[in-house]
Amino acid sequence: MSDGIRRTLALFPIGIVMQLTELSARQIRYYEENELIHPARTEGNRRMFSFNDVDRLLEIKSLIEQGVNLAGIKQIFAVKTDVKFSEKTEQSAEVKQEVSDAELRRLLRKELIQAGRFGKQQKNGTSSFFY
DNA sequence: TTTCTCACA
DNA sequence: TGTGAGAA
Repeated sequence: MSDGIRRTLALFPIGIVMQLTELSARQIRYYEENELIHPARTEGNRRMFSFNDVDRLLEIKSLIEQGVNLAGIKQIFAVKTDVKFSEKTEQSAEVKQEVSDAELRRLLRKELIQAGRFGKQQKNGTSSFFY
């Protein structure tokens, strides 16, 4: 069994995810509405999250804490998947692994600043978020 | 008991 | 985002 499938297997219900991410059920569902995550559903319409989903939620939580709004996070994820895709098609698997990590951080930081222009939610002059 | 959807004194 | 209602 590959790691890929292991990570996409929907395993835990929202209750577990709440503890793992320290997010409220309301928030988790809200993020789903905004297509930040796509948990699977059981026959009873219960959400089932995979490790990937939890991972994403943790990233979302982190970004939210830094003052990025949903639109901004959406963009960041969009760029992220874009980068992964181009690397996969234009570079060797090895280079992908190395560049992926370092380069991703730069792009992420860059996008973070860009996202800040879209969705700042702080009203006081604090801007610690840029560093 | 837990989670789902919907709606708002 | 929180919260309560009513259903599954």
